[in-house]
Amino acid sequence: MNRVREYRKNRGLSQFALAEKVGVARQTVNLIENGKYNPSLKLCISLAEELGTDLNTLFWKVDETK
Amino acid sequence: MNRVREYRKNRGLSQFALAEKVGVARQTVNLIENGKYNPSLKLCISLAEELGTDLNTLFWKVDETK
DNA sequence: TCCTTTTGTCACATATATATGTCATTAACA
DNA sequence: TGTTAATGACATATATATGTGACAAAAGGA
Repeated sequence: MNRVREYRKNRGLSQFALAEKVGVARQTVNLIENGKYNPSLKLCISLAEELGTDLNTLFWKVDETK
Repeated sequence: MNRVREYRKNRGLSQFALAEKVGVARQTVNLIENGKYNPSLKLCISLAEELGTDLNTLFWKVDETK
């Protein structure tokens, strides 16, 4: 689905802390991590920057078997 | 801003043709190419797949000086 | 010239991303 | 035990992405 949770945990951030850093509500991060919806490009870019990675790593053809 | 127009033209597609392929309205492609809004992740992925490229290439830190 | 395609733009409608407030559950820790 | 932090989930409201229909301007080909 995506690797937001994985990268967030690697940075020791809670959903709330990450949400604050990228300027959205905690529920928004929760729903994205659980694949319940489809974030905007701007938010994807903010998440990638805040997590020290890039769009492809977080969202491009994530290998679900890992 | 992004490189959708560049990749679309390289493939010889009109905005309408690309819009049909990814299942959105022509106006949506037009607005994205002109940076007038902020597409959803799913649409970004569809565009990247249809244009034979990936998220980072189309949308990540595009060098405007080119 | 004329005809067609492409592009930019407008107004209006609809779907959905996101916010806000709240509650329940679990884990960690005093 | 009790308390706090973290997470998942719900209802409702708002902002905005996207659709639809239309028009004008520019470019290319007959």
